[in-house]
Amino acid sequence: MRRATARDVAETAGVSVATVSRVINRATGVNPETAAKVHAAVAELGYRPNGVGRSLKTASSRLIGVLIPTLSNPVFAEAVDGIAEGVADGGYSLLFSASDYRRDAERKGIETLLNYRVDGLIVTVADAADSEILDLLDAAEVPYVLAYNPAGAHGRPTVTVDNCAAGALVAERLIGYGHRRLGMIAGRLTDSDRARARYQGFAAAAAAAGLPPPRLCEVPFTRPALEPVLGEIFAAPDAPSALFCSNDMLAIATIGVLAGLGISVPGDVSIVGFDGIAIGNLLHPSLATVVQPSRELGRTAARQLLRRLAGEAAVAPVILPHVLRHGHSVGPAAKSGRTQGPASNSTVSGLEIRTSTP
Amino acid sequence: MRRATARDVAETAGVSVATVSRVINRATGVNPETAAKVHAAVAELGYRPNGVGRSLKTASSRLIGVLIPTLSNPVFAEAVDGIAEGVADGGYSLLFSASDYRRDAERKGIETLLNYRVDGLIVTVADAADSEILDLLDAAEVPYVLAYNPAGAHGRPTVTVDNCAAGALVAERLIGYGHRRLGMIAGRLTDSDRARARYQGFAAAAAAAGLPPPRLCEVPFTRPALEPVLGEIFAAPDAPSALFCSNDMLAIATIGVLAGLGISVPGDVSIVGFDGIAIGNLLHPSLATVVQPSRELGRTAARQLLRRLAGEAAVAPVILPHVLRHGHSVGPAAKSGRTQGPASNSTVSGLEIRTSTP
DNA sequence: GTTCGCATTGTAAACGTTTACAAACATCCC
DNA sequence: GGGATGTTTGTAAACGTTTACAATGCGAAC
Repeated sequence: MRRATARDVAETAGVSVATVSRVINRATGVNPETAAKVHAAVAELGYRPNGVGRSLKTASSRLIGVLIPTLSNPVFAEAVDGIAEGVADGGYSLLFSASDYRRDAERKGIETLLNYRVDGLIVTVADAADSEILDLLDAAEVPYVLAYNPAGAHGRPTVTVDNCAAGALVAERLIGYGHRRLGMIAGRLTDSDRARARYQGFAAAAAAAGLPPPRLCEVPFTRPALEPVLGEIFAAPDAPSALFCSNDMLAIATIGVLAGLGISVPGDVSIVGFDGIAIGNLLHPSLATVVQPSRELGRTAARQLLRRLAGEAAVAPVILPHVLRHGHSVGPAAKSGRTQGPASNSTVSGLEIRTSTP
Repeated sequence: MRRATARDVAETAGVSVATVSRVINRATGVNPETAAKVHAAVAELGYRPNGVGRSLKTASSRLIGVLIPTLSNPVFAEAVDGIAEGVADGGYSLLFSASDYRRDAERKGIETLLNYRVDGLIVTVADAADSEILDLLDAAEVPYVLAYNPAGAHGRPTVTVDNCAAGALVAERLIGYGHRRLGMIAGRLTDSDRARARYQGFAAAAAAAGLPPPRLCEVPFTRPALEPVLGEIFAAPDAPSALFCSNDMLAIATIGVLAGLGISVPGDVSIVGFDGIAIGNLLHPSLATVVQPSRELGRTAARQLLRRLAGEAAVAPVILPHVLRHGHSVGPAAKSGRTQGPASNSTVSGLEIRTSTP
């Protein structure tokens, strides 16, 4: 059964398609009786305006494109939920694409979204400071708002937290607990400007306290093989007594692997995560972490984009507040070093350990 | 700067729009030299075919609509990730909508998706056996595949697990551990046919073992106030020694609230969840749960829908295997009852406790 | 030289809307 | 009555594609 069109409605109601359109959109300037006839025809035929035709004519799809790394990390899932909530208020819908942290998929996703002529975009890219797709968007003059990515030198519109300050806050807190050997486990810094900023702040605060640059260990975002990495780290005699993980998923996985290695948290090593995903404080030990308001962040990004679409000029970057949530994964540094494991110095192949800020 | 159209490309390349279209779509039947000229023009102008125009003409949007309750529950977030993966293979994109478990929002979401003329839908509804929107979809003959919802009497196309069998499995396992006072905490059964099926299986297995129907306690899906509910349940002398929670989020929250009430898991009460969200076995105690393969479920739903769109007649429902994952939230029933709390019989207002299957 | 077939290209009509413009008509004021 | 004004409606042209059909040109077969 073919779908009814405005033309069908017009014939049924005995009016022209123009009148139908007027009734559907804003009932102003049309005789109430005529409107009633049209409404009756609409109901009779089960007419549903074709958004594609409308989009073509109005040159506005009322679609917002969303590109994020993955929904498997609750921090993004919640943000998208927030975005969906935010754009719905403006009558927009969400066209969704996931990049899985891969730049080629980012590119492909954006192209697809642009093909659909989205009115605007909310994206989290690997690195806003070096992103071919953002340049593409700037060139094409497609309105967008970043989520989570720092604004960078371009001052791009974004909604995020102060990752650098948050990283520093973590270091200070750990140092306050007496820790002096700090380390960080992060997704590849080239794949995440957030992780980079967090490490920067973390390292800066360490330096300010007269500590050496924290050891940095990068792992892939997807399926990081933490066991060899952590095994290597904690085989050394000067293993860190506190580990900052660049996100909560990584922190939770780290705690799990450490347990398997017989290393206790926070007895042997303290762990701090980042994101504040809901599940974190249901864990045992509860996860100390920097909480960023993900749902709110998504909602705000949506709101900013809608303002932009409503005609406001370039919208300014927004920095939302973060808070350091206490959790039992952090404890005071042990007086002496950890009970010694085998002091192996062999490098585990495939992992990358750096000791300076990149 | 106005976006280039096929017409612009045609003029630049010195050909007709028809030729441009032919080159863009399938380069067959067009002179290689002409094609080269067109490609050059495309590159020069940064041409990007307008999907809206294409959709209008071809009467196919290459869009799949997705409607799920919320992305805040990882079980759905992962499924959507799987769906995105699955539809991408067929060159489709995802139009997303969340219902927040509300029927009015379900309805509104579907209408929006239909307005965009999605080619097909993947949806999780509150209750497939009584869903006005599914009737709507059937009437409109829009291809869809359910996710998580049981096929029901209509034999609707779906991808799910055998919730009833899984519920029974949970009961049998708990009974095997010596538990004889069983209870279930669930989202409102009218809002979730899955929860209903799980309870049915659970109750049936209990009956088969000669036990009374497990006490059922329904709570809202969003922000369930578990504290008064659990307080009430465990104030009674015959409080259950094992609790089956209709999903993992609820189970995790329950464990948290119980800890606050001074009730130990699994010492005083065993807990089993449902879904098998990744975080579950990182908890302490690790969560015993029925694992359903969410990502795979999403991927399969996508595949089924694509087959349907590719012309296959009605696709059959798919039942994926579930597995009962062991976890430390389950232990043997204590020999005697739990150390007695104050035996209050007062009903906490606003909560609903039933003792029979609805 | 015709005729035929084939490869390549162009012409033009859709697809379902919105909207500028015009038309028709009633109302009002002089 | 005659214009001016206002309200309501219709006509038709877009929007950017795809595609049926026609047209063109060319080499081969007769």
